Amino acid sequence: MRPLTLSIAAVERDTGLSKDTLRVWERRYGFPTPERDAIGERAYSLDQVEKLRIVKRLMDGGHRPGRVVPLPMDELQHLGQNTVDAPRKSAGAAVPDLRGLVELLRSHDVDALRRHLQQLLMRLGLQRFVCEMVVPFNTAVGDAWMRGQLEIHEEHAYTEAVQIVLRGALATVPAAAPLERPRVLLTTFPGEPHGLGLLMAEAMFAMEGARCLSLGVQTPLWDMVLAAAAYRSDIVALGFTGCMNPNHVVDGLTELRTKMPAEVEIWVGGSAPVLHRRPVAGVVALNSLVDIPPQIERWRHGSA
Amino acid sequence: MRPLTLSIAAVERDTGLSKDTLRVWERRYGFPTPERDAIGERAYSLDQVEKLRIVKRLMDGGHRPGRVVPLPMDELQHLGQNTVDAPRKSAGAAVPDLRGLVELLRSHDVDALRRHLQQLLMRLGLQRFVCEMVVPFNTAVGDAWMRGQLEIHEEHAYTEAVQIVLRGALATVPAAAPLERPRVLLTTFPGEPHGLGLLMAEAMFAMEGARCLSLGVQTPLWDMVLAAAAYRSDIVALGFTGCMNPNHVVDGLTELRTKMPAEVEIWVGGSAPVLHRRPVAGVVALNSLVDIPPQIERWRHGSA
DNA sequence: TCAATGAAATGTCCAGGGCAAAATATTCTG
DNA sequence: CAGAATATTTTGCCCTGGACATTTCATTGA
Repeated sequence: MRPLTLSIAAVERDTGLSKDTLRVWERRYGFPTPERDAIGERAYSLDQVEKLRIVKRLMDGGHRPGRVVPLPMDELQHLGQNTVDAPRKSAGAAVPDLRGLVELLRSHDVDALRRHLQQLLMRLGLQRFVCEMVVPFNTAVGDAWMRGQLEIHEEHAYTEAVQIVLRGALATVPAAAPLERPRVLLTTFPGEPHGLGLLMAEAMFAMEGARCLSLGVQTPLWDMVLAAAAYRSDIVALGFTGCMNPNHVVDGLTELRTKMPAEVEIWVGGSAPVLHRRPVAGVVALNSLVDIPPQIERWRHGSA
Repeated sequence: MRPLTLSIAAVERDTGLSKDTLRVWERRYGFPTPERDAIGERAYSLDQVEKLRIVKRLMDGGHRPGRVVPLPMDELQHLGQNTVDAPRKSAGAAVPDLRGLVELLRSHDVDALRRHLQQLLMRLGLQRFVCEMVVPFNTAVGDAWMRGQLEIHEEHAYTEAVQIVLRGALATVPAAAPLERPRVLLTTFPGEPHGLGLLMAEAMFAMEGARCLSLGVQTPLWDMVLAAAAYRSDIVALGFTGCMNPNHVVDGLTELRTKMPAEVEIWVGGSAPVLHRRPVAGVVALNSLVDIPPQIERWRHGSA
């Protein structure tokens, strides 16, 4: 019925760890330890793939493989909680009901989920909804998945619901006047498939009166340059999650900075730790979405 | 400034051809012919990457590498036109203004593009808009890109605009009653990142009164089974573009069919040629989106 | 004409060595 | 003892070249 093992290619797909990395981990750390199938090829057990996925997610959060790969599952799940420390509640910030959300997801009632999000949106307004609800929700859902409390499909359903609510909200924000500034181009690097953060950023930008143009995810570098010229963008805003190779991020940003005209600012944000560990000259790294309004303010001041 | 070459990893990312494939093509076909950088690693020129991208797109359309890799660029661009033959105009079908669309994209006027799509949607209704406009538009945009008439970022802007219009339309379709049947689960295989086709299918389903739940793209097989059970789905609808490895498609579908309860139908569609070349037992392959309404009809008949 | 058999085409896997860059540990200097 | 400079380890990726399963094409035979 359910196949007991996965091929190395399937594991690469499902975990984001390259075949080379999988083979070299096996050699160096003694994990994973795939069986071999009839023709001598690696066959990974579902358990090990599960652990690999968790390890990958921890690495995306900044852990190093040598430290986490040898650990047993329960310790890994423990690590996940420590990494994302509880959000320091700033005064006046709404307190998201994280446990309730996870429960809602587990009940598989998509309509209720969407209604709930919609309600929060209306109560808080778009910007606070994004910063005070969606952001902690995202990490809570990721954590719950890591602890085995949520299935992947429940995470997908969550992402889809948030996306629908955000897109609906964005559609109602009156379009900025054609000549409104700054003009912001939003996208991600090739290899970065997560578009939700982009949508959240777009919401923040749009509410500040910036004129947004999203290219969706995975735009080749050179096309960003062409697009910035074509749309006369003032700012190129890029989103990064941990799933991209840190070296590629830094190299790509450095390269993009040299290609892009100097008067176009490059803003980056997202959960990739490398953005703040190794800042790139001429690239503005935002710590969180709440930095967007003041940065817009700064831009408008500077370019006035 | 603009780097003259790309590493093999970058080429893999940008073309979708695996490192193994790139190396073996070099050995067997004498193309590509990357230079070597200071430390002896392959360094691909932008021209060759461009050709590789076109070759990949032709292969996605059913061509074989041995036949197309040795061809010069202009012949490849010629091939692209022949592949997608002019849509046979069925009686009463609206005639899409393909050339006008491409012009609109080249003008970089996103607002006009969106207005234009919105107008077509209103004139034709959602289903005809999807089948008679979006489908030919998609191929026209792909072809124009292959002929060098459109940049990638223009293609992205097009995709984003269509997505916004479709999502907006879907938001206005009254949700089917909770107990309405069939209940349809929409998603794609891991490795298939294109979600536009899914959205188009969702539009068709929703207009037939089916109850849709989209999980977005890239759901692991086993999670599809879990999700189908959790949401009590009657049909799992999957979208495939040519960018997936045909073997993985067939293997995955076979496996999914064995895992999924027999009473859940699996419907597949999309531009991947393999879907019709090697049909999988117990999987319904739709030739196009217009097949959805009659298939729904059939399902309702059969389950009544 | 159609089916069966042989040959070519094609993508992926494997092993294991090697290297550069990042991260970490250690030593040195003021 | 702080901080800078240097060594060491860690880590991911690339390379070569061989092998093989599977699909697709071509040829032969009924």
